[in-house]
Parts: sequence; structure tokens; C-alpha cells
Amino acid sequence: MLIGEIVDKTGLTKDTIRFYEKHGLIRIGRKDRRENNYKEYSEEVLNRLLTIKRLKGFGFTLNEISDVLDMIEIDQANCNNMKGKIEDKVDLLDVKIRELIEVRSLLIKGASKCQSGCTPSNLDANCGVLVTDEFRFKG
Amino acid sequence: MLIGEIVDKTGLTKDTIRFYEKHGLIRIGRKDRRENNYKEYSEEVLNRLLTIKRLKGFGFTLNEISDVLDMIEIDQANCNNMKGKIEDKVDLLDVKIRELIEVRSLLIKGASKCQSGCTPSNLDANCGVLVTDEFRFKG
DNA sequence: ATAAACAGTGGAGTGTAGTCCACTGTCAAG
DNA sequence: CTTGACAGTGGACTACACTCCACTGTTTAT
Repeated sequence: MLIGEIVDKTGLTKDTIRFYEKHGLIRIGRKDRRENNYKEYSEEVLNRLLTIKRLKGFGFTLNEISDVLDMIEIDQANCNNMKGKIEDKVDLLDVKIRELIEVRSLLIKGASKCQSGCTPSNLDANCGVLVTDEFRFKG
Repeated sequence: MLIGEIVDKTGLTKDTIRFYEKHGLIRIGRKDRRENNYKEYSEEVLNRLLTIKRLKGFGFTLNEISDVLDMIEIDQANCNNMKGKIEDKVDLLDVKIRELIEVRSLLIKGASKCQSGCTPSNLDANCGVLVTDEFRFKG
């Protein structure tokens, strides 16, 4: 396949695909070329790209994805290993979600104190978000 | 106050404070200097920095914070305006939180399919996260 | 007198993930 | 034969928010 077909099949842009190649997430050997120097993308590379896209959707960074791809390559991407990685990611998500919910409730609390018509001079009393420590998140 | 005192009172680093100055979030006039050329930080600048820190904790970007600080400066940071900004931020948080929860449940679903002992050759059947579209997030 | 701690400056580098540009080469259609 | 679509390359640029470095000047303590 040429890159255009890969673009169609993955939904990634050609620049992104080349960016991934530049950073080693996919490799096209110097012999995987047509006579005209066009790169020949294999089914395997296509699958790697689809995997990259999928894991990105789960919030994995490219570095983490790179690890997973390496694991696949050395045949270590078995379910135990993958399960561990996934569970770690879930734990991180849990923390993140909890934090966001906390921030959200602090913001709501602050906004609910905002009375119509308050002015900068009495923000303290009426709209504490800007000025009091009551709404401080993570000291 | 000198910058060291500001560092102590805000918990920000001196580099961060100077970064904020470079980007116009705080301003120290050319006359706000001691004879030795050291900058004299006013109470007002300290408060701006505390406000910056507080809003950053709420997930506001420096650009958004800059807007708020401008509003304060022209006396427009009244409760109606602030309430709007806060509610916008809450809406964004809601979207973000929903997305993370969706990703989380997809990951859990994928991990629960991972059976102990599965190998790369049968990941498809047993640990779909890497290889099937069932767990795809945002097309 | 000298060293440490603190203040200042400008500019470069970091990480993340692309995105864009200029320029060149190749292929297919009219 | 030329035009357009497609392919390739290297390098610059973006956004965000710092963080670090080298170098210089000042103050304080011993």
C-alpha cells in the first residue's frame, strides 16, 4: 500500500504518519520501497497504526504506546501484561476523574456564591473564587 | 517585597514568576525598582500571582487567566461575568469527565476479557483492546 | 577578603503531538 | 506535453507552561 491508502484506512494524516515513522513507532525498511522510491506500507504497519490510534483514544501517550508495540514485537503482549497496563491506566484515570470532579464542585460552590450585581470591590464577600482560599485546589 | 518573599508566599518558583512577567500576567514598572535594581513586588502583584495560582488549579489556561486579570483591572470582574466564565469551565469539565468515564469503562471492558495465559497469537479473542474495533473511542 | 545567598538578564531547551512549508520527483489523464 | 494528484525530503513552526543555563551584579555573613 502507498501512504494515501494508509491515510484512508487509518484516518491519520500523512504528516502524522511520517511523524510516527520519524519517532520510530513504525518502521519502513530501506528495501520496502518501490522502484520509484515510494514507500510500500505493509499490512503489519497498517495494523500498528490502527493500534496506535486505538491506544491514543484510551489516553496512552506515544511513549507508552511505543512500549506496547515493543512488547508486541517481542511477543510479550500477552494478556497478563496488557491487563496490567490497562489497569494502571484505569487507576490514573480514576485519579484524574476524581480530581476533575473535585475542581468541578469547588467551581460550582464558588459560582453559587456569585450574586447578581456584585462588583470587584465586594467580590470577596460574594464571589470568592478569585480571592479567597476557600476555593483553593491543591495548595 | 523582593522576589524571594514572593516565592515563599506563593509557592511559585522565581523562574515561573519571571515567566509570568515576560508574558504580561504581572507587570513591574521600570520605577518599581530599588536603587540596586532589584524589583519591588507590590501587594497587588502578590495578589495577582495568588489569583493566577488559584485559577490554574481550576484548570484555566494562562490565556484565560490573563482575560480574567484584565477584567479585574478594568473593574469588570463582577459576579455576572465571573459566574459565566466559571459555568463555561464547568461545562468543559463535564464533557471531559464524561469522556474519561467512557474511556475508563471501555478499558475495564477490555481488561475483563483478558484471560490469564493468552498469548499474542490469540489476543484477538481474549484481549481485544489492542486489536478490535469494539473498544474504539471516538472513531 | 571572600564566599554564599540572592537578585538580575537574555536566550536556549524540554516535552507532547503534531502541522505546515518549500522544494523535488513520479504517474496518469486529456 | 502539460497539468494535477500523489509521493518524497528536511526543516521550521505551533501551543502550552515552564525550566534551565550562563553570566553578571549585590548583599550578607564569617
